Amino acid sequence: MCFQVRMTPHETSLTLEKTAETLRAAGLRMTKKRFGIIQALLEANSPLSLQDIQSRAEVHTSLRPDYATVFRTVGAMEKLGLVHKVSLQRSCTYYEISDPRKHYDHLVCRQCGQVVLIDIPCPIGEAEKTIARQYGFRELSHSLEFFGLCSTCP
Amino acid sequence: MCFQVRMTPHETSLTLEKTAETLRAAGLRMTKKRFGIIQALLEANSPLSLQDIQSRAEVHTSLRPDYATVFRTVGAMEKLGLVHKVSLQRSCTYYEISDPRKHYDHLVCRQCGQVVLIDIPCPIGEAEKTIARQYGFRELSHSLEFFGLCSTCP
DNA sequence: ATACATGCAAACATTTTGCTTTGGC
DNA sequence: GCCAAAGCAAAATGTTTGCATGTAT
Repeated sequence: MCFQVRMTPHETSLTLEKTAETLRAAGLRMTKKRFGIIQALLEANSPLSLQDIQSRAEVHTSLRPDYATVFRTVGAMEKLGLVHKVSLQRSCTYYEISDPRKHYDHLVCRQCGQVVLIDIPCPIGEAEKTIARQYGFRELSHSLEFFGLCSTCP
Repeated sequence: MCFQVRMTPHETSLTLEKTAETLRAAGLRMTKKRFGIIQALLEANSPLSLQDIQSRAEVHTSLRPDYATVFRTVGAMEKLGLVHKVSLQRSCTYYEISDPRKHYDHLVCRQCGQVVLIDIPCPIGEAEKTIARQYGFRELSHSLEFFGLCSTCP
């Protein structure tokens, strides 16, 4: 059972066209099902489980993609760097569109599950470079989640 | 299949006694199996899966706790704040002892799986307070993982 | 002696795969 | 028409639970 994620606004600057273009460039075909999946991801305000994506894709295209289709499509998109996993420390994995111009740090309420995207100047950017140098790692990325209790929860 | 985690040194300052004390104070009984589980966690240099804990507990006590026992014991310890989950973005959950005096940020090689514990002054501490104020959240904690390619991987 | 802890095995949830059919190009 | 994508259903994996038995207190 996947926890239902509540949302907080966040505008999207990646377009359906651009994303589709990347997929095509990689030799993947654009289908109605994939359009729905991509739209679901583009319009999400917080990370989505595969089930979430499946339901929302249906809203967009009136076609419900099979769960395996969502799984494979999202997997392919992940390989292309178009989406990334987000760990909300729950029983299933969540995904989010990767817009290279943005940061994806989250603030999660331990009580109600609300997820807030913290799209502020990243406090990590500098540390990341230092760490890369210090430990000899390359191509660093990070995943940062804050957990706490939101103002409306006890 | 749980990915095998390689390790990097990290001294432990929590003791078996102290941990056992906390468990007893919570009304839990100290058994040989639990000693092994706690020792496995205390001596780990990086996050352990439940299977890892099971195997290492056996090394310590010559008694192999059942997987369900490890599951329940670690779960109980988590509720008491003695351990916490670590998301290495793999198929299973990893756990780590929670020493309140330490930070638990990790650096993970995407290629070989090596996990390095970055036990340096936390780059987040300040941001955490700001975020708490700004979003009205309380009791914040965070989980920070860096992913990259280590010096020995292509 | 009494509860709590354990082991065993089954139930569950989620992820992943194989294979046939459908549909984009 | 060809080959990738989708659907269906089964397998695989990891997590969680129920219950009878063992054991710390």
